[in-house]
This record gives sequence, C-alpha cells and structure tokens, in this order.
Amino acid sequence: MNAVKLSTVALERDTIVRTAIRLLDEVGLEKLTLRRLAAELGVQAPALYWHFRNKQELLDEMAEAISAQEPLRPLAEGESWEEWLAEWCRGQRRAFKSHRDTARLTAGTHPGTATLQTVETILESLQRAGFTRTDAMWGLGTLASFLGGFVLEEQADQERGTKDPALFEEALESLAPYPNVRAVMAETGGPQTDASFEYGIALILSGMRARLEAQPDVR
Amino acid sequence: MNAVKLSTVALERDTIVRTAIRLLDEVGLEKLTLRRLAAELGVQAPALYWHFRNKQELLDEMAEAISAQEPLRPLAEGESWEEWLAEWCRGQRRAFKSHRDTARLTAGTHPGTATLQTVETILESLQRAGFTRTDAMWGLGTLASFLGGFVLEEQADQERGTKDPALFEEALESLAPYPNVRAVMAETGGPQTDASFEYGIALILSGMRARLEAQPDVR
DNA sequence: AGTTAAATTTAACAACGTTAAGGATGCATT
DNA sequence: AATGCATCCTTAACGTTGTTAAATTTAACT
Repeated sequence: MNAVKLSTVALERDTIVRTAIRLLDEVGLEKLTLRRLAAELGVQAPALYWHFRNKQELLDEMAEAISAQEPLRPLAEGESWEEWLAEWCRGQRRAFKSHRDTARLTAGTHPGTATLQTVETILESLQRAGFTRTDAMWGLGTLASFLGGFVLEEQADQERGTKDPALFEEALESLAPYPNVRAVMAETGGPQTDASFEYGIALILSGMRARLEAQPDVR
Repeated sequence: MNAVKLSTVALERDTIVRTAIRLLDEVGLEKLTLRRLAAELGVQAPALYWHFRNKQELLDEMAEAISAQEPLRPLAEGESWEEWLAEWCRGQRRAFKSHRDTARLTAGTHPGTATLQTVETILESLQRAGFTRTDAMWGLGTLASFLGGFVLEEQADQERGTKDPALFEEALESLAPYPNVRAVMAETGGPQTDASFEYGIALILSGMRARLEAQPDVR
C-alpha cells in the first residue's frame, strides 16, 4: 500500500528533524555532525542519505520547523495591525531563542513553503489595513531583516557565554577607551535585550505608520 | 632591533589578511581553506599558525578589515544627522558587497577596536544632535541589525546565482501559489534591492526622528 | 663561532561530509 | 512457494579539513 509507506517515510523524516533539533540544543551547531545524529537515532551515518539529499537539506528543514513553532496568528477584526505585527516579531524571536544557534542555522537557508505562506498572509493583511503592496513588502522586509540581524548577534553573544555576570563586568572593563559605549552598556545591560528589541520594533512600526498616514487613502 | 621585527610581523599579518580577502572573492567562504591560502602565499598551512591562533582569528581580522574599508565620515557642522547616518549605512553595505560572503563572515565575529571606535563616534554625534545616550544606542542598534540582516539575505541570494534573469523568471513561476508575493516580486525585482534598502533606512531614521522630536529637549 | 629567537617545514591525527556497493527486510506478483 | 522489487540500512572507504607536535631552517646579535 502506497499511503502507508509514504506516511512511514514522512514520520521518519520528522523524527530525524526533531532529534536533530534536540541534539542542536545539547551540543550546538558546530558539533551537530551527521555521525553524532545517526548515533542518537541508533543508526549509521550514511543511512541519513536515504532521507535527505545532503546535510544542508536537513538543516533547511530544521530551520523551517523551528520557525513554524510560532505560527502567524490571523489578524483579528478590528485589531491594530501594529500590535499584530509586533506580536508576530516577538513570536519569531521566541522561536529562534528556544533553540541554540537558530539564527546562524536560518541564515543561509531558502524560504520554505510555510515561510512563503506567512509572507503572503502578512501582505494581504497589511493591504487590507491600507498599505500599498510595495509598502507592505518593504515594511515587512525591514522588520524581517532587523529581526534576523538582531537575533543573530544576540545568539552569537550567548554562545560566547556572556550570561556570566563576572564576564560581563570584564567586558565592561575592556570598554574603558570608549566611554559612551561603556556607559550605555552598563545602563542597558548589553546591546541585545528585550528592551532594545521592543525599541527597534517600535521604531520600524512607527516609521511604517508615518508612511501609511502620509499616503493618499485610496480605499 | 625590536621595532623592525615588530613592523615586519605586522606587515606579514596584513599580507595574509589581504591575500585571504582576495582569495575569498575568487573561491567563496566555503572553499577558503587554510591550505589553499597557504599555497597562495607560497607557504605550508601550519605556517599560518605562527601568525594567528586559529582560523577564526584570521576570519575576525578579515571582517574588521573589510568593514574599515568604508570608514565613518565625521559629522560635518550643520549637516543633518539623518543624511550622515544614512550615508554610513550605504557605505557599510558597499563595503560588504565589495567582497563575497562578507555578511556570513561577519556574522559570528567579535567587534574589533575599529568597530568600537565607530560606535563611540556615532554615539557622541547623535547625543550632540539631541538624542539620549540610550536612544542613540538603540537607534544605532536597530540600524545595525537591519543592515546586517539585509546584507546577509542579499548575499545569500547572490551566492545562489539569482543574477541570471532566466532563473529569476523560474523563481517567479514557483511563487504561483502566493499571488501577492509573486506580484510584489515582479514589481520590485526581488526582496533585496537598492530601493528596498533605502526604504528600510528611511523607515528607521523617520522613527528615530519621531523619538527625537517627542522627547523634551534638555539642551 | 656560537647562542638564541623567529619562522617555517614535515608528518601526522582525528573528524568531517559524502559516495559506492552490497546486504537485509517485507510486500506483490507469478 | 518462489521470484522480483522497492525500501532501508550497513560496511568500507575517499578526499578534505582544522589543528598539533616536533624537527628544521633562517637570520641576527654576542
């Protein structure tokens, strides 16, 4: 029977991806090797090549799975598009931060169908809110680039182990030649924080709002 | 003589970094290997370990050198901070795009002293323009994250070879299930363009301007 | 001429992604 | 019951990679 076979394969793929993500959390992207993953699955490394063309295809699927972990909530009737978009951004950051090295993992991957569907939905909703199609796309693009860049640096810092307060103090010391940098680091607790993320989102959203209000309302 | 020796070493380091950057343009980050670089320098691979602790240290220095390629121009008296900041962003994008894979290269590197000095100068200038230190830092952070994320995706697309118009048409076809995405791609020519970059910068800068005007002017 | 430090070589290691070839396993048709 | 045929995995191996250890050349100063 075809259906049974196909679903078996699908389940296997899913198991591999989920195991890979769990392993990623344990050992980090650097040490996430095919042999290690295979061992975790009780199998030899080349077996993985029956399910994936190569390692990159597996990484792509991992990235897609993690992103889909916080799916886009539909824009409710009467809800402000700003809060809705901001909430999506927060969700994406949450999804990224729920696993190690996700930003670097996602950095070099094609957008999958789930991602494309999300973009499509956001474009629709923003146009319904009054945006030009191009304004919607470029606004979303700005948000997405910010999001990607932000989490990338955030996780890079994290992998270096800045969670240790002693190391943070030490890092502050080395900033002595740059008094403004040093002061703002001490005041805000670092370059990537919840507060600075919210600040960036608010900055971009307020820019989008200005654009929206400036344009002739064609509805 | 000590001074002569030290300068010789410095020159060597510089030669290695410059050669590595040239090689990066030829073969890409993936195939930039220590053996290949050593061969280019007429030397064996382990020789590089006398000059650099490991490969990452070399990569860090490459990233720093490329970023410094477009140094920060001082804010002229009476010049608007917006145009000045925007020009810096354009320069950074230009520096990134002047070599292959620079975004991925920079993605996981510590900020070097040149970068820190740039940040310090920008913070000073923005405070002189009326910004709070925190507002200056977070505004700059938003710009920098956007810049990094944008170029990262831009170069990832580029490495996949989307320069070919035939491939672009093909990509458009595959977007058939997502009419809004497809339409905006056809209209704008892709997600990362000069226009969409300018748009993002303008969005963030306008957000910063709004913040600046909203705050009580303490000068 | 001899000592010492700098700079590089040769040799090797463990680990990686990936390929080739060949066994099992189990279902479908004869 | 036997054969054929996908599916799924194993064993063995290849070429490369970053990196280390030790020996060796090179050049300068005493």
